[in-house]
Amino acid sequence: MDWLKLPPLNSLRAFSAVAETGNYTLAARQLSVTHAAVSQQVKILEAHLQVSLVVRSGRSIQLTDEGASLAGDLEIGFAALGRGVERLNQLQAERPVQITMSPAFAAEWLMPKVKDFQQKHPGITLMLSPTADVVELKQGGVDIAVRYRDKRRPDSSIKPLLVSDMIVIGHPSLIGDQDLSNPAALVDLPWLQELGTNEAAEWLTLHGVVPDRPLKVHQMPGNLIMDAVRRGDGITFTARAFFRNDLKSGRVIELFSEQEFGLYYIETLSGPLRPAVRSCLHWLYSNAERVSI
Amino acid sequence: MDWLKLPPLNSLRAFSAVAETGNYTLAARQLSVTHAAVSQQVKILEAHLQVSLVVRSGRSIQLTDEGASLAGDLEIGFAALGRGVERLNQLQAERPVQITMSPAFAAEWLMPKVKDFQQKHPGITLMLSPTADVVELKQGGVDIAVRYRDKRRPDSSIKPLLVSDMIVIGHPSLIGDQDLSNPAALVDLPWLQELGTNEAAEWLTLHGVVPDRPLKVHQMPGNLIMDAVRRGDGITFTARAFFRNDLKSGRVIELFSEQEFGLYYIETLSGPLRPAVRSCLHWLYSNAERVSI
DNA sequence: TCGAAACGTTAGAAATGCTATCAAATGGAT
DNA sequence: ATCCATTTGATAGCATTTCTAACGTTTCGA
Repeated sequence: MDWLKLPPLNSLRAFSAVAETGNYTLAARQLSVTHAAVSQQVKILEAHLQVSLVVRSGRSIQLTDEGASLAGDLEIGFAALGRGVERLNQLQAERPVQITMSPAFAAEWLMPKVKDFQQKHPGITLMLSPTADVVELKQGGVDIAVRYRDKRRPDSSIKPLLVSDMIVIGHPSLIGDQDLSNPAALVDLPWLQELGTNEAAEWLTLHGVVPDRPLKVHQMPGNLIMDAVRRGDGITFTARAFFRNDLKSGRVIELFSEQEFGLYYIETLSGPLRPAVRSCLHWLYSNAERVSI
Repeated sequence: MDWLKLPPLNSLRAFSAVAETGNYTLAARQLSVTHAAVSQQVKILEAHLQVSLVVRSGRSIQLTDEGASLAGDLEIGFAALGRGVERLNQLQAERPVQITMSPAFAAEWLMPKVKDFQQKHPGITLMLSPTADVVELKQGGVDIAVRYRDKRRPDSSIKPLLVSDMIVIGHPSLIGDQDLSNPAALVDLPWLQELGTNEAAEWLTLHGVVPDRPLKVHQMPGNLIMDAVRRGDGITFTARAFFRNDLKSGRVIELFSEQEFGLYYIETLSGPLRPAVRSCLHWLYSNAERVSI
């Protein structure tokens, strides 16, 4: 277009700084370089334009007419560039912090705490996306992911957010007075599990049970499972941390438990994080806990 | 100031070109680089801003909202920069071609020819500065200098503009029927010479004459000497080329001559010259000549 | 006459940018 | 369906640009 033959942009910026400060040394400081660098850039610009832009006058400098003319437009131009970038930073700062996690974790652990966060950080809005899918972190997308892994895949480099016993629980009415001392006995109870997962079969396998008849498994969205369990629709495998109150009040009964088997931890993009995201992380870790027995 | 933390300018330009063309390949062509270069610059910008600006959609691309927002300001900004540079180029193109030379050369050789130049290049205005001083060429100042040197300091690398016999001339009335076959006889005639020069003494020295009495020398501005000689106010040392017509008509008389002793040549700044200056140089050399006997 | 404060200049090192090349994805065309 | 052309993505190594450090020069005031 018309700016095909623009001089080197850095030389324009250097000259613009010189024009603004009227002083190579200050301009250099503003650009975080040495005065020599500025001097060279201005020379490069003058060579390109075939025009003197700056003349020494004693111990200081002075712009030529041409220099002053150019400086005016440069100031406008760079201001526009800065405005554009600034606007983006603004949008960036105001964008909600997006967190992905499992529905159970969201409903039972995070949601109850969110109010506290919002009191402490009224300027930051959180956006939770509870889903069983593993949502990839993305620049401009999800900022924080709460992941689950169990004891069988240890990773000492992980900083835990929530370590919890994992338990199988059910409503008292569903259990009655059956003898459930043996894992195999759970084969006949109705399991509730997240759509697309296979927790029931995995738990049984983990305990050496090979079902000889089909399991009674009800798949449902994660957000419904917790309430369904409380209503007595079935049993499920979950973290003790999510049912502390229900267990204490006897609303649900613990059938089996694996000590500190589950680990929820945080993943973020590598690289610098937005301030809002850092605040959120800090708050999350300050709520870290270990729930056992 | 506020643009202390502007991202790398080249990456901004690259992205701006991408936004404008909607196409890496075209943007690359516009910037005279490869598509890979553009791709890298856009990545650098995205990394700096921590924002996705461009998303691939099949075989083409699409700006994100943030990208579109930024692109708007960038277009404004770069347009302003371009405007500033363009204005300078404009001034540059319209600035007169400045030529410095001796008053004699100006009055007797160049001025009579200037009309021809202006007919051939109506868009270019010439500014002659006839002076005996050696004016330094300067960026944004004098574009062309016509210099004089004589046979005693040859330089084969010089492209001659005017080679001329150098002669001593005077008005017939001043000479009368004196015997002037000997250079020493000129000691008693009144010399006219440019302010600040010493042509009379130099000429006499060149011919082995050591004056035993003070010379009668009238210093005056160069532009007046020619006419003074024609009026018979004195003799002077000059180029035959400047007095061809006067000699032919007998209005002045040639007293002594050095064959092809004087050389007028052109100096310009090194480096690329403005188109107007190039035109002028071309025209000057097309008028080059050799004046002898 | 001295020293401080500017800018100027330069070589060489550091950073950045670019190209060449290959790969992958897409959407027509045969 | 397969091929081909088009476009973007990735990367190693080279080329260019930019910067710094060090020293020089000019000016000005004490």
